[in-house]
Amino acid sequence: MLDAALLRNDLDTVVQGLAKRGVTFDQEAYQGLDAARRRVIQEAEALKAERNRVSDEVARLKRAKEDASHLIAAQAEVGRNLKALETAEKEAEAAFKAFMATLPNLPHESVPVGKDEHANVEVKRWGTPKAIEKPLDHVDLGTKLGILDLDRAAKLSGARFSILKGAGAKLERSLVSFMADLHAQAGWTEVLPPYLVLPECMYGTGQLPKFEQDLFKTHRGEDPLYLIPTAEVPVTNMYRDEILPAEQLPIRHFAFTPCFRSEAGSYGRDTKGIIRQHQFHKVELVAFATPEQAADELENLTLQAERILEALELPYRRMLLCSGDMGFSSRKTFDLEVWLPSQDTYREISSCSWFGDFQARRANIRAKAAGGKPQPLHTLNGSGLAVGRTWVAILENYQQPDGSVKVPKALQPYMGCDVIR
RNA sequence: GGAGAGAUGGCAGAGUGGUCGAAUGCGCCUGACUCGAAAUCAGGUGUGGGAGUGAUCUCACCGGGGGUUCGAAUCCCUCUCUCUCCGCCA
Repeated sequence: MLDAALLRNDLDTVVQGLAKRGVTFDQEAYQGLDAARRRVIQEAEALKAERNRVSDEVARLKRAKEDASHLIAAQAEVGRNLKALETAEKEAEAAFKAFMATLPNLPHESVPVGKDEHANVEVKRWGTPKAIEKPLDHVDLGTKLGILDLDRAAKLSGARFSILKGAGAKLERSLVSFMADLHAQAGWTEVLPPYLVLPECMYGTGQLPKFEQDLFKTHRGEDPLYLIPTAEVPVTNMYRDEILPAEQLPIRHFAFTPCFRSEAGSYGRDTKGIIRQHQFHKVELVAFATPEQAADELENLTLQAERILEALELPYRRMLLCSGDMGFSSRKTFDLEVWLPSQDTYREISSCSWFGDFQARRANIRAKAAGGKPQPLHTLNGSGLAVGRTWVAILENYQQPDGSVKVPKALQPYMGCDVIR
């Protein structure tokens, strides 16, 4: 949620910021909703003030044992009027809020302006892809090794699910443990949250109301419950409706969770293999910072994700996303892309974002310095890393001519072997 | 699944229809005392919205929603959550 005060005081900044995303701001609709809202609030308040005055007068008279029946009779009418006004007030507030909730975050000034991923900027490249002759992709490698079974997975759950077996299953678990250990050693605090959350949580981080079609939805009794698309949702919402002492910031959490995505609208993309699944594992980094700390914290968080790739000796590059390619809630995003020999290109394996106070405003997460006023804090998060895609990257980058796969040194203690064959 | 008890400010905890945004204690801030500190004393100390250049005025908030009433923290309905006991269960 954008700051309502910013819209009121500096609408140009908002209009220009949204334009960078290719979003046209409907000024007429905004001004109409805002004016209607304020008008009805003032009307209702004036009437309530009047009612309160008369009620106080009734109380005074009754205490003095005097007759107040004429006031009481006159007030009955006011009560009826007020009921209608309060309904109008709620509707006006809801309409205004609904409008605000559809506006994406404004890009940070350092974000390049562009329409789509072609305008993203490479800011860093690490490692050199090994020369592999006629590289196999992870599906061929995994299937031949007997550690990946997509056909039977389809039998269980349809497309975009997978079964890992033997060393494949162990590789997934090893990666999770390895990543978690590395983050814990760096001082991040592990969290193991629920995988089903209330709609409020999805609203807080920005998935709702706009992106319901991307979510898996279930229910408990009559009440809706959503499967998390990322640990960002439960971990960020841990502090919803709270005021944290500013001295505690930055707060750094990481969480290993499954992620569930309907992938609506991506039917043609990445249909082969396990790059794009309805269910996958992710170790997620989530940080809460003061506005002053936030820019450095984005760098810190991104570096933490990069450490995993470097420890696994996987070549990657860091991309600064342009305004048109960023997620709805993001103010600035770095994507980490890992080298995939079979595709002869880099593919996204992590996305590290700084949300400014956009999520904190929606989720009502604030920080208060001693003697200061509560202010929305800044939230950040990033994958550290997407486990399934790391699994893919290891198979493809560490493949050997005989179809076996070497185990990265850092992972050998977890795997208990140095090669998968 | 059954029975019962609860939810009040940063915390603890009063308040069962009007002078209650809410006693009291703790915590925190300011001042006095002191060379300084502790102790003591005095004062202050919630959040959000609306109007106004401003001092300020005003509205809402006692778990959520609805109702009764001139007036609700207080009465009624409903939901959620927490705790205790019984049953079931990974």
